Amino acid sequence: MKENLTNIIDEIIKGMLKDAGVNEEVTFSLVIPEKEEHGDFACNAAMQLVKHLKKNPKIIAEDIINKLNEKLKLDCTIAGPGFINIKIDVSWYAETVMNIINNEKYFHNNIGGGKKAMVEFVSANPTGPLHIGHGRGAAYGDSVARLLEMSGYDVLREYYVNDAGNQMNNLALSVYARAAEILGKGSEVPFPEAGYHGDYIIDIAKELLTTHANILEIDRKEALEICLGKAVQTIQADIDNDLKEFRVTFHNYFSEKSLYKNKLVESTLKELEKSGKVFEQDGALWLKTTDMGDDKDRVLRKSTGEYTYFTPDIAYHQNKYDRGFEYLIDILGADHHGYIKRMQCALECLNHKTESFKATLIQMVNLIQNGEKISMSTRSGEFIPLSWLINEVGVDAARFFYNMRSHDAQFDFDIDLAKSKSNDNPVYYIQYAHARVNSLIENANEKGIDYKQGQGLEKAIGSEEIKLIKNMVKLKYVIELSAQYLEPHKVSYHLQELAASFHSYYYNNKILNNEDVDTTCGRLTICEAVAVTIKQGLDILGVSAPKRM
RNA sequence: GCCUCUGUAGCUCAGUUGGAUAGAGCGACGGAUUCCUAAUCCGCAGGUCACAGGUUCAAUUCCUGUCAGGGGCACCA
Repeated sequence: MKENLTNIIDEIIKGMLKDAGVNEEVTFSLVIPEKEEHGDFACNAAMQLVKHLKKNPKIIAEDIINKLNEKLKLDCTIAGPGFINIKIDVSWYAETVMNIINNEKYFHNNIGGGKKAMVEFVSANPTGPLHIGHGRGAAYGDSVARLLEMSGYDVLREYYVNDAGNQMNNLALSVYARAAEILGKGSEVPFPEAGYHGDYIIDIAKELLTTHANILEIDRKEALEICLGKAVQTIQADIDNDLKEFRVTFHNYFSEKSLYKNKLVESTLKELEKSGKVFEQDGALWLKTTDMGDDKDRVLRKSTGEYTYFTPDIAYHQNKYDRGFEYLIDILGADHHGYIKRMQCALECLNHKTESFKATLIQMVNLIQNGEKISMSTRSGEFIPLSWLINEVGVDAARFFYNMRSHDAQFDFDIDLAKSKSNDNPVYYIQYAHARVNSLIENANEKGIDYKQGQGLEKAIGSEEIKLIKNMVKLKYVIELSAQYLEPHKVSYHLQELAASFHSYYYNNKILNNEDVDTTCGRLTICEAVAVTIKQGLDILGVSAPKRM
């Protein structure tokens, strides 16, 4: 319906511009207004035309309405500075309700047009368990992927495993040193300065000693290799476990090592050189990113001959393009801030369109308990693990809370609120609305009401029902916007609104009524549509929709 | 110093990417349960949209500057 109207108005406008001899594109919006008295749809086209037609917007609006009425019988009024408010017939609402229930893809859209998109997220180094910062990235990334899937993108979720480089040496050394400590020879093997201090390293060392008690006696290089293997295997398994519990899945894990194995770093470097932006200075190899707006040039290969982390990362992104992806999304921690610009520069050098690469920064998470911040720091080993949070508040609350706020704002996660099983907690508020519908239907059966879906629907639709249905329809557009701007928190906000209007409707209207089966069926059908809508929305957020609470 | 995010009700935050009288939750205050789940609902109070300019039919939204807070800055990853 909205698409239909948009197209028709678009044609009318084009005609008007043509008549006036103006050769320009004019965009306008057609929205479902917040306020009931503003009609079912509102259009700002008249105001957009003011500049080009040089007429009073109200006169233009009248003109548009006349032309609109030639094609469709609609109830249009002019309001405010020149808005056109349009009222729709009840039958459209009835159709919509049935559509929501029966058409699984009602809330889908096709802004992706089948494009191959990759969402790369979490990508935590296998040097320690996931912490609450990763949790936010995981919840966000997973929901973004789901949004894109609903929006006609062909989505692949990928986890980039940094299993090469210096941090791996540190990890191996950390385990080695802890093993030595356990064996009482800690003084012979000092703990590395940049080592990992968390207790999990000690656990890994203990576990290692059960199979390799002689670790200190074998060749050091070989021993470190064993330590590393054990550590990565254990930690990655832990990470996978946490993610699984958090309902986050990946299609692919991409190993940094494989880049070297397949000589992708070298070949990418060669490609980069073709751009003419690569130069040598002080024995190191640089990329002239300042030519493209970066504030300093970046090193590709250190004077020691080693690559910086930057170069394999470029190769990795090149590889994404090579695999046929047309839309790359990186979800990164806020500390990667400087990284985005230089990656954009590098990809520009490789002749990729800037709009094909989007990097989103996830801002920090503070945990609040008893009104106070719990601090976290990876370096000191005092981070708060994601698994702890999940245990504490549950997956539903954790995932919902993470996506309750915009990703680019720092977020205070109130543990007490997330845990509370009360009306303060927005997760339960929404889930409760879903459960209520289910109990209504069960009660109808018990009361012996012969519920036929769709029966009496038009009869049941009054102004309160219309408000509810509008809120359902709106989710479709919220999803489209959320996908476009990668902002799943819009969905969580809208679900709260929808739940609120349902609770209010429920309280103010007796839905089950043996005396009037028609209206009862109609209302139940609408309620069912509400449940479907809420479930679709919760799915995006990775939150369950219980039938009973 | 440079980059970046943020500044909206007492608190935590939305605000459909420039639209109509700026919204919600919590908190405060006052109400609703012989009736489908009170994990609910209804009412009321609460605002210089940090500040100053600019762009235009229209600015909380875009631009410039100022102030305040968070995060970042490497031949680290």
